[in-house]
Amino acid sequence: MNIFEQFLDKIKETLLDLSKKGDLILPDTLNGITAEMPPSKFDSDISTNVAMVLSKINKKTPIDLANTLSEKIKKKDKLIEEISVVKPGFINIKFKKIFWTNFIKEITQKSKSFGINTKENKKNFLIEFVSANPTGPLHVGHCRGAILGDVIANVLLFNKHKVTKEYYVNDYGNQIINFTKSVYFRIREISFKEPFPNDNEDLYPGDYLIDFANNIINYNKDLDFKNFEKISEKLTVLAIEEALKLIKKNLMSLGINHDNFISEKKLVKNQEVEKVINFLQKNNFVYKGKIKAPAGEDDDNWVEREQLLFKSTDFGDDKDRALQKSDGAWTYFASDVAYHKNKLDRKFDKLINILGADHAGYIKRISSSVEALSNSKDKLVCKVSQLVKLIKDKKPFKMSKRKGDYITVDDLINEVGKDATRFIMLNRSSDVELDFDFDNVIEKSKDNPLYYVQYCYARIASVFRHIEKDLKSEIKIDKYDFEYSQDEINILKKISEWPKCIDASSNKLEPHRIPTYLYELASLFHSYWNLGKDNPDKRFINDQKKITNDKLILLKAISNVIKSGMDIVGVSVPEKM
RNA sequence: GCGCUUGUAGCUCAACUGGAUAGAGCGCCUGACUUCGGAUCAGGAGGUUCUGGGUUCGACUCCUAGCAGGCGCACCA
Repeated sequence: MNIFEQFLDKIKETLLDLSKKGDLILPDTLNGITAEMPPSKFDSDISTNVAMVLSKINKKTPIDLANTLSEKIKKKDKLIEEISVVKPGFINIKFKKIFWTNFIKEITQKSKSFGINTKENKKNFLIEFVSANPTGPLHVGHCRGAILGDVIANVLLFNKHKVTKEYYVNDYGNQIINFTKSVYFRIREISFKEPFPNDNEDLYPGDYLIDFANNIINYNKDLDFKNFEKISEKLTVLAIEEALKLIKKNLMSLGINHDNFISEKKLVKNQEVEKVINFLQKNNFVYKGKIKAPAGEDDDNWVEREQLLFKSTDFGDDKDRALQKSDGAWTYFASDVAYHKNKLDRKFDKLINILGADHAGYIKRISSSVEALSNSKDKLVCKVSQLVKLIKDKKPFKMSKRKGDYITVDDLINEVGKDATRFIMLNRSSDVELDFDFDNVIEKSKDNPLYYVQYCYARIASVFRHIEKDLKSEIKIDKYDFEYSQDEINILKKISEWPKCIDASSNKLEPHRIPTYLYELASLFHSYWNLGKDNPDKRFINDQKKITNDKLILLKAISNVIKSGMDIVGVSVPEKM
């Protein structure tokens, strides 16, 4: 039930009628024509720009055209109370009050599907997100992308698309070797009292490795930890298992669960890298060559070497990219290409990658490879989540992995909680750096938009408690024989924008619109609530502890939207706070 | 040096794929609790949307040239 879409369809019908009669010239596409909510200062409900879009081709001024069109539009729709033309050529429509009564009837009868776009074709998405290296716990830096990915998945699912959530496990390469060594030294530290080599820059110093080591020792009594060479392979597996266990625990505490974990090592073992490179070679996207040092960089340390390269420059990248290291091992990029081939083979309509800002430079090359493999430019969408600037004691807090001086997801959940973390991290567009003020978020105050929205729901729940009704169950009303006041219509107008919010969040992969929307809706509700202070007629419950149907159903509609929005964001809506 | 990205009120940010007189919160000023929950509300002050050009009926949004911040720039994933 998208009233803007419905209205737009009616307008387009009118336009087609007129053009058939020869009274109007239409361009090839009607895409530029929109129906929107007019700014609040206008006393009208819906507005369209048709006249301005069509004025030129019809050689009329927008105002003139708007005047003739508005007459035709009004004739077609009995629910229009008033139609007006406003400079520079907008047509503004005000509906009769009965329109809004019909509207709320419709959305409460189909409350489960309200907001869903029923017109578009449903797709099958694969979304890859987090994919942090399996070498330690998740920290704040991973958090934003994790939540972004999860909520994008939720929005798409809400909109009835198919979604597979995937985590790519980078369990291959040098860092895994170093990681395994680090665990090994911790084991020696525990079992043989040998000090951990703190001066070795390649090793991972974090304390959590002690836990890993202890677990591995306890569960593998049969292993001989004296000789690294002998057990290194087994130890690698065990160490990665430990890390993944921890990561999954962190994700769970954020309310995130992936459908698949795909192992890089397995892809390499199954020769998928060779296969994809053969494929690229056949199609002339691979050659042996040298990469030049970037301009402006010190090329003193630059060693030119001949390597297997992927021609990403064919697709607009600034240099070709190495597939093979000098020791013959595949680069990270090579196995990632194989991974993306693997994704493509699974026949998704669309691939989404969520990346951190520090990996943004990587997008060009991976999208180049997907283009080469699929012959399609828009198969893959990469979404970057910008940095989170932590602020503690009013000062920026710098994390340092080496010093072990960083905030983990565990810290965050313990201090801030899942709900606030999710809501705040999502509240801003992912393109913008986010200030995460620790002290502010912890404080349960009005500064925190999460509580503002939750409070709205709790207030409605409180009304339902007073009248001894269950907020969660459906409400049946026999007769919709009432009309809403302007205050109430304003809320209904906001509710009518919910499908638009879902559409935009889902199409543009910008879920931050949802918290913003929920805040606005909550704000209208709180205003409405406070009207009851001065005017007892505006209270929901009268002296006899009764509520009228119009108010009952309005509260239900508001709470429904708040609830589905908060479900998508992945935070709770308590009935008492 | 190159690429990506951001620049909107004192601060943190919105602005519905180009719409109308650019909106919120915080902070500042003034007010509202014998009351369905004050974690709330009403009102006030606060703007050359970084700058210069361009596209058009119309630009915070698109193009272009700059300026400023962030991120990245070979066998580390």
